[in-house]
Amino acid sequence: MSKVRNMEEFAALSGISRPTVSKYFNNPDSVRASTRARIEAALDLHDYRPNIFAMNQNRKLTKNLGIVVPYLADPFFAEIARNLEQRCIAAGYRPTLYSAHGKTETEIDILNDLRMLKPAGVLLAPLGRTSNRAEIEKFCKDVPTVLFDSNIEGVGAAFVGSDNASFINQSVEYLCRSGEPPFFFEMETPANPNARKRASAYVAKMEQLGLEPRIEQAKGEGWAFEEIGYQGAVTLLERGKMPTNTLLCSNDRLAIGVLAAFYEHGVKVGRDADCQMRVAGHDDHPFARFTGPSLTTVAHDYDTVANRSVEMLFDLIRNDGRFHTRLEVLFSSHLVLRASA
Amino acid sequence: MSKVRNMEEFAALSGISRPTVSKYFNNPDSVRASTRARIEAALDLHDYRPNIFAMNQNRKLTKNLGIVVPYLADPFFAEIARNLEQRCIAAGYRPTLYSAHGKTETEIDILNDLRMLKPAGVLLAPLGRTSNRAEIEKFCKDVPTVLFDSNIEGVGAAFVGSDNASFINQSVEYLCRSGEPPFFFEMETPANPNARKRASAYVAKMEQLGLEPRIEQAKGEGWAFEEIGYQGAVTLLERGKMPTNTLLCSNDRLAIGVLAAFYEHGVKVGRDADCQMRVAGHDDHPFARFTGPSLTTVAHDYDTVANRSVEMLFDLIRNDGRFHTRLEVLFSSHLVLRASA
DNA sequence: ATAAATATTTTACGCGCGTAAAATTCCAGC
DNA sequence: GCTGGAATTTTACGCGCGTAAAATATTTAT
Repeated sequence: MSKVRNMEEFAALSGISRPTVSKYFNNPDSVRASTRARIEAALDLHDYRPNIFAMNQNRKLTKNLGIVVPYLADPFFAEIARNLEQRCIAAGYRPTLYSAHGKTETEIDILNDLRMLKPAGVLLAPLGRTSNRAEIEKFCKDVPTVLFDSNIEGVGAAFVGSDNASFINQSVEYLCRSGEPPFFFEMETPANPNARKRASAYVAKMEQLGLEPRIEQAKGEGWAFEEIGYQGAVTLLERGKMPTNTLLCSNDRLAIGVLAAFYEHGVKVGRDADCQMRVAGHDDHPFARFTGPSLTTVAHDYDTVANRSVEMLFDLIRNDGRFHTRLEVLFSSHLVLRASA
Repeated sequence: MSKVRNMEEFAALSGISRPTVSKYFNNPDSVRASTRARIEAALDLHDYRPNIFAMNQNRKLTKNLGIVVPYLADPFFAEIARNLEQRCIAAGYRPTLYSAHGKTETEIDILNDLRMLKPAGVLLAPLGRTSNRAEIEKFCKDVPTVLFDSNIEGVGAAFVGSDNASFINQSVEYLCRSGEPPFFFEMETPANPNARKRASAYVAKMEQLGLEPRIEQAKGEGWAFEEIGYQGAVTLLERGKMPTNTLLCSNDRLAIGVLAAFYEHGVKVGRDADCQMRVAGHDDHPFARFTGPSLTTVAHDYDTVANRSVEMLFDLIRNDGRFHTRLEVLFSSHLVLRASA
């Protein structure tokens, strides 16, 4: 396994002209079978890998991909990012993972950085409300981009996400038929647009059932959802009376905070006779199984969303980075029954 | 803000020769003040950014850095990675974040990928026991690398981590003086070397206190620590008798699983009179505040470890990638008293 | 079998920038 | 004002590879 300096040298060793070797590395099937065989024979004899910088310099479209999430310290995004990353690698691309860390500025910085990498495409889960819409729009004009998780209307070539109405229908329906109707617990000013859609889906569903919707909002901004849920629940407890004995959280991380507050204040949660409250969430957060009590929630189909997102991006790339009309794909969810409700 | 194709064109527009402009971008202080002023004047007139691929092609040492963690879906690593990333960017580097996703193969793939990027340095938190030591050693010979979190003896130019003995001393001491001495709860075959060090530190500390050390091991491999902790605790409960009423977990993620199992089985955890068990952990996991009950643990000094790690790497880079002797820096920890013990 | 059509390889050039060596400018100090 | 040497700038070349166009080999149709 001798080291080879460059493609020139490797081409000489394999008895093929350099440009043909270049073609091979760009797409092994684009050279004659006999040529390919000779190259591959030389390849496991003379450990050589093309210089990635020289490769990307002249290529109009690289094999680079960007995966951008709003907050990587949230295991939900970490998990989906892992999924996406692996699928991209399997398809022969070089994904780079970025987190905006919840900051508008950082999100823009990432997109500017990404631009320099001439990526073939980008999978972007935007911050949402706090995103700089103009900047993202501009970026999407230059780089083929599929949005996921958070939709920004009209931005990007496509959106792949979960159907918030489906989430809410599942949770509200279950909670209503198994006990008191739920009141909805959310952040006052959520960054993520799904939160808003869930709230209105909740109202719609309750009205459809002929029930009065009730919403309680927790104060606080940012991405420390557990803390916000905790504080919000403490406020509710201090106020004394709950709208109903069933609390439906906009998402699981809020619910985790709520459960912590209830535990601390001796409020028994669950569906047993001696329980004072029921609590449910949405998303099926990786830790939702391990709360006390374990959290009843509604689950994304991680795999399907991840799979469809990358497939959508590959379609987009094959289609020269443009779709005739912006596509939206929404996936439905399934109830995960645990102890908390 | 007109677009400029390349450095040649930009140099012409600013009235400076291209190589001088190149020097400027490499280090703004390396050109005469008057020259610098002219370049910067042109810079905010003619939106230009050097092509990153062309830049890195000929440079012997790039401004790229690698940050590699074993498992990004673990919020502990997500949090520390964020810290490291921001510090690197602040210092003018371009860090790229990688996760081995708990897999030996992936870790090697990452290092091979990293090699192509000609990074100035790498911050590596290895998988630990399941790492391919030979491969990592080879990588560290070629690329200036600082290990963090998990030490691999003799590998890399330096190691920055936490002092496991300090962790154990704090927890054991506190638990002993506030109630029954703890038994130690750990995974049977932990990947992370800190686990082993904590176990032996536990034994040493107990013996020093004249107490009999007792260790219980949970079966299971991989990175699903909560699940392993949960199952381990269920096994303990089924067996019936606990060594003592105080369970000290090797890390918080195991403890989260244990707390879930105890909750489910109606075992009351905490230090109140009516509690049957006390549970404590190590690491101060981001979610440890929100367990039921909230988890007493021992905290890393995230900031200090992150800061020292990058400083160590920058020292290493300034020192041409070599230290005379391999350095090890360990930071001590502080007890975080919560409700569980 | 042979000419036309097609697939494949080669020739030739350039991408955008780093960097050594040469040329120039600069700033004392006299 | 002049000279020497350091600081700075310019000249000149090459990095490793992509890719259009030209040359060649291969296949197809007659």
